[in-house]
Amino acid sequence: MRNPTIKDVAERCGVGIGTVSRVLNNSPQISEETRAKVLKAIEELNYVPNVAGKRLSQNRSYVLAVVVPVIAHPFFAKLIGELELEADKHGYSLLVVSSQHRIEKEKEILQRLKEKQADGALFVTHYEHDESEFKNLAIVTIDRHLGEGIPIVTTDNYEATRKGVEYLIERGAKRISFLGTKPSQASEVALREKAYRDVIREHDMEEIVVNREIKHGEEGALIDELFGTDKTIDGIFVSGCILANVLKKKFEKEGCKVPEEIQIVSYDGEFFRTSNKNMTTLKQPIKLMAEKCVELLIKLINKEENIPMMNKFECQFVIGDTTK
Amino acid sequence: MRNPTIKDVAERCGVGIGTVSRVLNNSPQISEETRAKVLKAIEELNYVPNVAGKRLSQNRSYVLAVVVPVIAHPFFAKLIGELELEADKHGYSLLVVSSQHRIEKEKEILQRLKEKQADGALFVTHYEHDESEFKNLAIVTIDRHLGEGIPIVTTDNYEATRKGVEYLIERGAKRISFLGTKPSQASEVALREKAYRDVIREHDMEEIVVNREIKHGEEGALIDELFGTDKTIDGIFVSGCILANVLKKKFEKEGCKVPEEIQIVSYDGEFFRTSNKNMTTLKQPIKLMAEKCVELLIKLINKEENIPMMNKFECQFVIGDTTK
DNA sequence: AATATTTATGGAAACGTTTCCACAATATAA
DNA sequence: TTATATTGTGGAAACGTTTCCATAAATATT
Repeated sequence: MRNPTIKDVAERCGVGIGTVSRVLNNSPQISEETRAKVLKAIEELNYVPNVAGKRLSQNRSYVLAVVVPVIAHPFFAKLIGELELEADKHGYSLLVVSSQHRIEKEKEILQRLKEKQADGALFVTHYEHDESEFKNLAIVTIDRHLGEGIPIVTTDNYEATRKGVEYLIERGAKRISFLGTKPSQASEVALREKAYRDVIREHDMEEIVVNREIKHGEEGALIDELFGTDKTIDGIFVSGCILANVLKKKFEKEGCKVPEEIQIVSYDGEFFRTSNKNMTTLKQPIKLMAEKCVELLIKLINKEENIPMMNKFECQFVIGDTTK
Repeated sequence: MRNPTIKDVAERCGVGIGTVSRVLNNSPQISEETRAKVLKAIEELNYVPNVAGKRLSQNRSYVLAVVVPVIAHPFFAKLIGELELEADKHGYSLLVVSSQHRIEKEKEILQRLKEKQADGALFVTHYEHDESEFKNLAIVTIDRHLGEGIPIVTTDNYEATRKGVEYLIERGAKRISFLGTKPSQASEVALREKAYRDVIREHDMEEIVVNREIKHGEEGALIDELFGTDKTIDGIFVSGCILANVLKKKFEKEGCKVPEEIQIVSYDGEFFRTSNKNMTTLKQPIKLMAEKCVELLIKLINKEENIPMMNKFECQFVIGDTTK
């Protein structure tokens, strides 16, 4: 049995379909009398508007998409959670897509945008895309420069890292290394290594950097590489939460004393804090960032003017138990 | 400038719109010659089909929804990740919604289903709903009986818990308690307490149960309650990953020796395993469960017959470092 | 050669909205 | 009283697909 449509409602209460539509959309120019009549018919028929029709006629889906490499990851899961709340506040639903670190899947997602499956998308990506692929699409990114006219939401990577490395020095670390998974040149995250190098140089210390692209799950190899090089490190700045935790686990297992023998400061290290030791960390304000992403996307969708292209948030420096 | 439509493509290569549609949908009864001609025009015009039209005419959205209490939670995030992969395999997108433990939001989501925003939904809910609310909707649940005709995907809660408690006994625990956050009566999770009680009774031991409904974040209070009661407990069966980790953290902080003084077995305790001590755990096969959920949803959407209502998966018993 | 079947195609109708234009009824101004 | 706004309403057209029916052309069957 067919679901009732706007036409059924109109017939039922003897008004035109335009009138029903206006009632549904809270148009002001409707007499109270008519409104009541229409609402009654809607109630009686158990009418529910069908979004497919709405979307077609308005050329809007009221859906935002978010594209992340993987979903089951503490940072991304938190981000998705905040995005959903914020999107919902603005009347949008959230479509979640994982690229699985595969560029073809990222391209597929662009296709979906063109098909109008979503009105806009937050792209958290690592790959190079041709700028023309994004033409006329409402896209926002996190940490990455994707192209002209694509706003970026990020943190004060340079300043925050400086703060972290300086803190290690302040707490007495003498040989401090940088541990990361190399981001693309277009990523704001690349500033972390630069900040580290700058601080170390300013203090005439030795730069010890292990910053290499790896696959998910290969973090251990990176850490081995670091300690293969040098056994006398007494401070580590870690760039990224997964890496931070693999590192921490390794230390706990091998009995290396943190913070007595090695101190650690990490970007994004606030996750897994249900463990016994909290990481000293530069915490990204994920909620604020998510709010900004949604705000920017909606502005782009509405073709507003003067949308800010660089949206930088300050990290919170949280002192935990991995520094003296 | 308007996006090209199927009509533009048709005109461009001098065929009918039906023909273009058939090419797009890989209909077999199209001559190679025509197909080539149409594909060429699609290419030249940079034509991308618009899903809104498709959805309207087919009355299908090719979207599945998943409703969880919160997104940033290890179990749910993992579940969402697996669902997305599986949905994608079948040509569906995944809409993610969080109910925030609020029943009104769950109702809103039912509304969205009726609006055809999604073709079906996986409901991971705690609330009682009137069975009629689900009428004619393609809905699947995890762990919960929601009503007649709504398939449930779950694990062998009873058998798995028995195994866990029996293992504690086998490893020498004498005073074993059950710690959980009380599920609704309609939840399969309720069988865990039953299994615990059965095993304890069979061994003529004392039943020590703290199983109470709490808000997210109040896990500590529950644990205090347990130890307020009794200081001589030497084994705990924990039902749920968040609880397991709060407990573990507490023990680590307070210097209580695990497993020497207290042994722990947990349902869902495999998360946060990047910490130094792995939990002895009954691990739910989330990937298999997600696959089954998608399979069931698609069957429901296609109105297949003989859809299995109870879909029970076996947990994997993983021995970690929290038992002797 | 006549007829029946198969294959390929065109295009109208349908899907359920919104929106625009037209118009009637009423209120306001002259 | 007449002219002019204002308000509320009806309904056609448009949005971009799919699908069904009709039909033409090609092929097979008698």
